[in-house]
Amino acid sequence: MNSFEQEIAEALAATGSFEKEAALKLISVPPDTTHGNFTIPCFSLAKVMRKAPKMIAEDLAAQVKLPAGLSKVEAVNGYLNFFIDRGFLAKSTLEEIAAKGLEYGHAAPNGKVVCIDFSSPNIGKELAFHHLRSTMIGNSLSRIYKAAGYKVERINHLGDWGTAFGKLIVMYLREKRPTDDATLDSLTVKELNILYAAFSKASKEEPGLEDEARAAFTKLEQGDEFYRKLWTAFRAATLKELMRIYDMMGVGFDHYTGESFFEDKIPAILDELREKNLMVKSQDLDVVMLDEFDLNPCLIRKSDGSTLYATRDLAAACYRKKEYNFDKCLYVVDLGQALHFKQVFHVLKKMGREWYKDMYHIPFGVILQLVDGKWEKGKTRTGTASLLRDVIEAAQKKILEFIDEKNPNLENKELIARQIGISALTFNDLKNSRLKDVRFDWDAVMSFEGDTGPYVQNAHVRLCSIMRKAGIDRADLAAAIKDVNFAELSDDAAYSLINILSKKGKKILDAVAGDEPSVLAQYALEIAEAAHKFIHEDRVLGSAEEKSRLFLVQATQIVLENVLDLLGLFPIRQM
RNA sequence: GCCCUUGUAGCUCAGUUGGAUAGAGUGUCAGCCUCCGAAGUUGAAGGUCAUGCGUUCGAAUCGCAUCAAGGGUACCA
Repeated sequence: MNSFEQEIAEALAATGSFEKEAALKLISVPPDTTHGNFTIPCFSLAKVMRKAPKMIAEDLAAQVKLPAGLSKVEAVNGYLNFFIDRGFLAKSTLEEIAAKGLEYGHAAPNGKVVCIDFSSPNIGKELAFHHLRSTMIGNSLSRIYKAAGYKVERINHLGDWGTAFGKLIVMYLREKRPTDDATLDSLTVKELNILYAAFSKASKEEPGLEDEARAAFTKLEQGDEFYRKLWTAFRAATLKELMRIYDMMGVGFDHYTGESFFEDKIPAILDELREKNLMVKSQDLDVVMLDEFDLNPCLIRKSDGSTLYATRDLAAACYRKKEYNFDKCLYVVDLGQALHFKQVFHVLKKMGREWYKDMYHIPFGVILQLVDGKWEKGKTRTGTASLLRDVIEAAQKKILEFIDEKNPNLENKELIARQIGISALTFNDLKNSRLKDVRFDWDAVMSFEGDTGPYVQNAHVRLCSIMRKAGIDRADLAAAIKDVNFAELSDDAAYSLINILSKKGKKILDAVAGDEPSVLAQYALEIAEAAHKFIHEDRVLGSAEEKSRLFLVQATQIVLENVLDLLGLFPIRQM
């Protein structure tokens, strides 16, 4: 892909009209392929060359010597359009896919490290549907960065420390729950969640309860043994359920270093802030002033001396830099916390950590749910948020009905139904720009036609089905290429599919550049649509072009499988 | 008040560094299974790109202003 642009630029430079670098900058991709594969708009050249753009394009078209692999150059309305030879594109693209397989379009290792902090749910609460966003965006980004050549450290910064535990402890003791080992061992998140909601309700009537919770957390932070024991039980109960769900979704982490992990690393941070005279008293708390950046002060310690979110994030950032020596550190956290991260990054700057500029908040919009006829943010606390496992179960059930109707003899249909369901939810989350709020419309999410996960999976399944009937496997790819006649893959349906496949590498880089999995989700849709069209229009099995077309089916399958994998979707083979 | 994000077809959204006739899906209407999976495919209809001004040969895209929605803004995370 890149080399085409290089060669066009060189050929243009050879006409003597302008420099290669300038030509390279002008090359762009036309909106549709009827205008070719590359184009040079000549309008900006008009002033320098003192000619009408139309004339410039026509003159260049006449002068330029067409590089190998290009079939045509033409001047249209001031645009100079280049067309790639279909057979050449088929050959170069498919040969590379045959050689690289699943890793076609991936970049070579670049020696860089990226830390990605994602999911990071709060302990003591059930995973709500909106936690899917950070989890799935982060999961996909970590796969995409790896494909782009990075070493990735996937970090789950569990919310396992803070006032929330004060609340749980207060409520647990207030309700006089048993605190023997056996009871604590068998605690479930469900119970904790109810406790949490009960606290919210009670604190509305008793304002003093919040203070009580804060005091309980302070006691926990100071090392009270009994409180520690309760905290450990709460944490273990939540983690058990979390792992079950991550496992089901195919999400993994390299580190579960939650907030509590940084507890003993905080004093050093406080000392440093004090030594550098950055920490001041304001309204009875310790803060770092950020006036010079037009930001509110960053709160470091509460009036009772206990720590805050920002304090622990500072310790975590310094720890990560020391431990992983990252080139980039990403925080996949919702948009509402933009100010918090800005503050933390600027405190690091004031501390003289030059790497503060490698820290990125990757924000995303919230999931809105219909509550009493209005779209609002679901809250675990008030019980308006749908629980992730409920949503997954509902999706699975609905898809199972679908399978029973269409393909009742499918083996493992419960598992496959769940995988399709999870993929549908994931895709719904990833297909749009991350900053957009997602309206969780049950009907839209549970419909499996059009721009959905199942649409993409269905394309993959159909490709696999043809391969199964032909008795071939993905592993035959490298050997099968020698039987391909590339000229047989130059009809519109085959060509446009190949053209899309050839863009995989660029799409991965685009997704990394914008930290945007939706780039690849949209790309998956493009592949699926072109694949559906190809097998609809070009009969594969039994045709005169069977070997060539079968190879394109295999190549498409392997590209699609990897794109699905990069998105964190299950590339299932039957449905 | 200040700050951040969003505004494109009835609905949900794409639209790359400014470039050719602003594209999909969904919904509505009309077609396509004796043929590799119809969870598919072909077509029709549907637009003041929130509004105004500006920059430019050229603006959905860049700048300024206004409007609307959502979020944040000192002891939650």
